[in-house]
Amino acid sequence: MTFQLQHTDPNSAARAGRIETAHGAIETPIFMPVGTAAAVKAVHIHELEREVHAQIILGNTYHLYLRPGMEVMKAAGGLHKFNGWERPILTDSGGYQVYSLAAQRKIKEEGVTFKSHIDGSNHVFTPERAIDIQREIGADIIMAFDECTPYPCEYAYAKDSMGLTHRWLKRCCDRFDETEGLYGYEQTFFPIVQGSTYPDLRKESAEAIASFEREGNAIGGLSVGEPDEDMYAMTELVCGILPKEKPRYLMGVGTPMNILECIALGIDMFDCVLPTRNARHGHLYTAKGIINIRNERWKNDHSIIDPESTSHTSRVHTLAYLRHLFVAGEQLGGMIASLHNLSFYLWLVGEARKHIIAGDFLSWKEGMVKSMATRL
RNA sequence: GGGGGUGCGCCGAAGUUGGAGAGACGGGGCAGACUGUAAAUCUGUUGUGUAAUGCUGAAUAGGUUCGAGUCCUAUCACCCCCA
Repeated sequence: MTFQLQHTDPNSAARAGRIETAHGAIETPIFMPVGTAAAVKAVHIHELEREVHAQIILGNTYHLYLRPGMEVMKAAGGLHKFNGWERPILTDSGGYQVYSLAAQRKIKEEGVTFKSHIDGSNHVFTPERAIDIQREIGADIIMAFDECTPYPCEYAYAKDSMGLTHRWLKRCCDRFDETEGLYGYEQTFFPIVQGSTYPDLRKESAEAIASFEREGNAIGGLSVGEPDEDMYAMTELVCGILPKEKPRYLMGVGTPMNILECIALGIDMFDCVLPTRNARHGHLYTAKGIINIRNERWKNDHSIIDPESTSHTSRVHTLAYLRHLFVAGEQLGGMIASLHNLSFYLWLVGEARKHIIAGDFLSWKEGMVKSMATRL
């Protein structure tokens, strides 16, 4: 993997760059649709390519390991072959499930024992195992196995957890460096900064992560319920420490507003379930504001969903039709809305990139943030 | 034409052997939440008025009773059986 820093914004920490992977290029800043279980929910890969213009998508180690399992994954020849997505893929390590499935797991120094949410069986995830599984999945970018801490988080716990994540990181790196990809192409590995909302811990963690000198770096443990100001403060602090010449990935963020603010702080890569999950729940993001398509006010609004959308679907169908699909419980509603939201997210980061290159990013961002936050 | 049954909330439905219903539960409606996805899920609300106690309400009209959605009479509507 290579990263080329192409432009830096003179008025903020925003940058435009280009990542090259074995499965093609990614222009940053970028948003990566989440495809946890080998599918971006309700969106076909043809639509991801042709309408959303996604450049890279995610998969999830924990979920793919449990189902379909690595036997199937290896027999398929890796995730790219399995789901048909030929562009770059990034996998989360299962570190987020340490947080989201906290009720079903036990953490020890060696690793985490998960009680499967599918059948209750026990599975031990060590840092080494998380790397092995991601080798088997064949993701272009694989993530360190970490503990994503909750919010709020006691200082003592956050400090201990950060220490554990750092020790696990060493083990991840060692395993990664002593193994190779199974399918004949190069994979790369990103470590993850933790430290909850404590500046001193974030500083310590960012310095520790930077010292591993991997090809890119990630920030985890944010967007777990903390106020936006805390998220921004931690992101700014960490971006000031992580090397400029390597991509920075802010995990799990966020709303369109969060993304623009964090681009301004120096983040290059984002992923989040909001555009797809909220789409299935009738929540649409547009440049003019937020639409809850189930609301009665759209019942007889026969205007186009979003005439400016890069998605053909959003330029063809009307708000009244989309509302009808949701009210009627038709699955097509969630599909159209998912396509719309992802198209908007990719359009948004694409515009951000253009404005960074043009030199007017900050003023453009201010207008967009205000406009997008409006409830229509 | 004769006999029997049913009738309250937007809909379906529970329950009250005459003793305080704004009334379980389900659906529908309306609204909210969701941030490295156990989520096409979850939550709230759904007669009316208020700061609050309230007010109105069990097909319609009467009656019996201290007290009726519950008993009686008539009317209306719907369902079933017989002719």
